Amino acid sequence: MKVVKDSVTLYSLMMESVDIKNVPRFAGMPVPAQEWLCGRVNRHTFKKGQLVFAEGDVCDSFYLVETGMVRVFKVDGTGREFTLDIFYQGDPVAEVVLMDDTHFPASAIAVETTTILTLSRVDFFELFNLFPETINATIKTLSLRIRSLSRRVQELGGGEVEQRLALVALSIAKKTHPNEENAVCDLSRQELASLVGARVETVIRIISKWAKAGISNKTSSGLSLNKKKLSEILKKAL
Amino acid sequence: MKVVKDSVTLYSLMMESVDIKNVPRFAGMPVPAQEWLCGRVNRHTFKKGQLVFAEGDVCDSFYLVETGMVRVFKVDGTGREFTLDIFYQGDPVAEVVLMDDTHFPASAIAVETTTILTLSRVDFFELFNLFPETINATIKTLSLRIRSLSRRVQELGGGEVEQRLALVALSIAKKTHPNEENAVCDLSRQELASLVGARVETVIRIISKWAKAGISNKTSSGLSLNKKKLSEILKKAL
DNA sequence: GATTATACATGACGTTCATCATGTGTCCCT
DNA sequence: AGGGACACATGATGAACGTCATGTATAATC
Repeated sequence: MKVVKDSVTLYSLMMESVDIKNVPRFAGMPVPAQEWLCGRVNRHTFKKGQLVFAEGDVCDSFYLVETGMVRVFKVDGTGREFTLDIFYQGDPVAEVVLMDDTHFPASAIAVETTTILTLSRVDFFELFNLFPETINATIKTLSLRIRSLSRRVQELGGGEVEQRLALVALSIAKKTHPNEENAVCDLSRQELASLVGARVETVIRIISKWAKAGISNKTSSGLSLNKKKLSEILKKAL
Repeated sequence: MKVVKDSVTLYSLMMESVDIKNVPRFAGMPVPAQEWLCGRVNRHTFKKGQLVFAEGDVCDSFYLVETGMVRVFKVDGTGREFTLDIFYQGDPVAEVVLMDDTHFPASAIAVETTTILTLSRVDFFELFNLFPETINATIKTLSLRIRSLSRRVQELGGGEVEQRLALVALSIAKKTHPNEENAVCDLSRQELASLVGARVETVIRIISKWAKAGISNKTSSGLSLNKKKLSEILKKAL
């Protein structure tokens, strides 16, 4: 699906079309639609800590995480960040904004080095006109988003910080390291804190407690959590 | 749009087709689609406190709140309820379950006397086949659901109970009494507590404090909140 | 190699909140 | 009229959490 443009100059090589057949959001589409997309999708690279978009910015593109991780957050009246959600490889970001609004309701930042694929707003809707079957891919991702947000509401509803943290850490681990025996979570404690709506110190204390209880231990790839021992804490959660 | 069947017997009058042209979810659809729907939609009435569906039940219908209010909740390991969301007049309930699952992931209960419209799973999808334009109505309600859930995540992320309660109460008031000068919220304190993830006593104390501060006062239709005075509290929230 | 920055860590103290107990008012029931 | 049942209310007490202060380890920068 990697199509190189006719006029092969140095410039056109750099602007080479993007290989999208490994992107789940596009992979199930008919081949002509994929070919059509190839020339219109752009790739952008963001370094760790770099802002992908800011609250209030005009949203005139479809965003999709090709590799890496993006954290979407809002800043409250006291200047503190609250993380609405984290988006991983293959996830569309803020797709719904494209559907029914023009400005981003929150900001997004790269948690690690991240490549983002974009498609202009007009191309996004032109795709539906040219290949009506592709609407199903949108319905599917909207449904997945609703699932994900519902889970997120449950994570935040669970009573104490320890339970919320356990739910969030497991959720992250399932996304980022699905094949590990233990749950592996490589977010910083500050990032975890802003996900569960607590302070860094509280998160640090809980994780230290877990380490002493043999529930967690540090590894090179991040925090490793014993799922069975964690389940004790989750007994009280939703 | 009220179509009475041919054989007008006492029975058929009771099973009279449902008037759907005042239901936003259906109102924008082409007339033939509306006529097709009329004969297939059923109405069910639930009294206050009655269960609409239970977590784990098979979901083989599309549910829509025609009048009244439905509270969707989960029960945690200690037997306490947490309210995921409240659905109002015109809202589809658990539409996404129909799209990608077979069992309800949570329970639903009528907050007040409520009428629900249902459409069987097969009819729900047959509608798309017969009238492909109607897919847009689904996309729209899925988008609205994502908006609503995002707002819900923010409500739960805000730091202290007082701020979360203020956000939730305003949100409810906007939905149930959109034209009032003050924000009017007619949920019980227990229902509010289960929405913000706090105990009844805490919610009662906060509302009592608001009453003393002149922020809220009791009316026949429920709690009436002065929006301007509440804004002071919301300064710190998202 | 010294300096700075940043993540992690731990203690002391005050606030917020959950818990339990107890009391009041209202509605409903027979 | 008396007796639940239930929503609302308020106090006392302890646990959970936020806040602030201070310290350590590791990596980045010059």
